[in-house]
Amino acid sequence: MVPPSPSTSDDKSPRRARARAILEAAEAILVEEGYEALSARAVAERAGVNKALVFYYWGSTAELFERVLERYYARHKDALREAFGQDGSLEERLHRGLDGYLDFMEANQAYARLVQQQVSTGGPHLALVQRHLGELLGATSELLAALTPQGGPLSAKHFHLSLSAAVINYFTYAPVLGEEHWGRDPMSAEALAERRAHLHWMVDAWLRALDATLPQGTRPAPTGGQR
Amino acid sequence: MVPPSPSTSDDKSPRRARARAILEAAEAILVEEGYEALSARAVAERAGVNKALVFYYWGSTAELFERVLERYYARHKDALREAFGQDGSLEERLHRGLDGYLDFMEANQAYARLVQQQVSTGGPHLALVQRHLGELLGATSELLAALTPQGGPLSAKHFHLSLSAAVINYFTYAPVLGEEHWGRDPMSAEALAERRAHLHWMVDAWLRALDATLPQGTRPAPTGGQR
DNA sequence: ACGCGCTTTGACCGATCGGTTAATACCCTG
DNA sequence: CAGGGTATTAACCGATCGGTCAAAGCGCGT
Repeated sequence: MVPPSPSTSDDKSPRRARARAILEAAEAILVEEGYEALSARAVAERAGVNKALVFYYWGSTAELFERVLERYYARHKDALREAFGQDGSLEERLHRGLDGYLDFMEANQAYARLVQQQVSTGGPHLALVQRHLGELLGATSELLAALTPQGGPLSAKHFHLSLSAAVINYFTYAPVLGEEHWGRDPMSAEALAERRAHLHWMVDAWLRALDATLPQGTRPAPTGGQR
Repeated sequence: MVPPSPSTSDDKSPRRARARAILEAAEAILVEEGYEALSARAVAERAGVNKALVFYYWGSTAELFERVLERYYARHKDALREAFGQDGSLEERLHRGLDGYLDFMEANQAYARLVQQQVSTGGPHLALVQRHLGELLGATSELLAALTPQGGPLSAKHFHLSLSAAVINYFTYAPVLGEEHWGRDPMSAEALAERRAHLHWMVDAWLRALDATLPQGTRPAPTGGQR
């Protein structure tokens, strides 16, 4: 027996190939059938491999799932970094960041479901999700610091939560509403473009309202409530 | 053996008492431990009752869950109806509706988790959730018809989705972020009040931006995109 | 006291789960 | 060819799940 060592990423090639095949099978199942369909047996069958190999290479199904989820988070952060990193005014970068976010979500529709599912079930992988959610919140809060007060109802974290909610929940709720309630297939290119326009409009509305609400150009730091 | 008939609500009292006790036990488990902890055995144990009685009175655990969920939906709709039904300008009623929504969510924090969990897992009760989500969407869309265009990115359904996302996801995501990432206990009275203020501010920002975007007082009906 | 119908019980079923293990196949090196 | 580490396999384990069932308890009218 050998130390499973699924973490080190540069092993001998045949070993890594098998391990990767199993990981890919797991991701495919998550994408197509969701979290509850992810069983060691299902993964093994999909990868064309004996069930025991799943444990041999990955130790447990939980580990396997977390690796898939971490790949998603890594890709997500890359996408945001790239979209945000361009030059331009903060407003422009904000809109570009939103576009990058949406591009990523459109391309990885399972991601929203998986995260939201862990969050809403208090699943066994909450700690991992919590860590990444915290990182994302911290990063955007830093970027918005120039626009919003540091505390109170107009602080960056509220906008982060509201915007990401409006993004994520489209991908989780709209498909459930479906064509009959939403009016058309929510995942069609036209519907996605319409949603994108809505979110950009919303961001603009926020920016304008922030300008109107906060007196001078830079942020004051009110702690008290609004309204 | 007798027809289980869990639906009829006015039976003999001893029978209903037992059935209710089981239902309450199920709800308690859902509130305290979540959906995956809802097993026939757990319910029976909690209700102090033989496991077979769960099936005798409710037919299946699925039925039991749906009854609990439907009670939540009924209460939710009552709360919204009452909050919206007051007189006043549409804007005032909108803010009151938001307050009613938030009051309800604060008082029933399990509700958001249960719904979101069904949505994000594609759970076995999606059909029920879909029906109620559709009803809620239809109702608010009707109310907003006077303020928003009938189609496109500023149509009522987009605002419904964005607002409910911003409300619901606070109750599902903020607790996961926790005190360490959110800055203080997100479910404390002060944090809840701050979130409430944020959402009211957001609605106001939307209303002002809608006024600025749409030329005359009443709605035009553009179909095309924005931005 | 009897019987009848509703209620309650514990034992049981088959399926599925994650995970283990001991035996075997494979392959490369000496 | 021999040996040793790696990879792979089938069989097995205990736990849990939803659900069923036949028997037993029980209350009540006759």
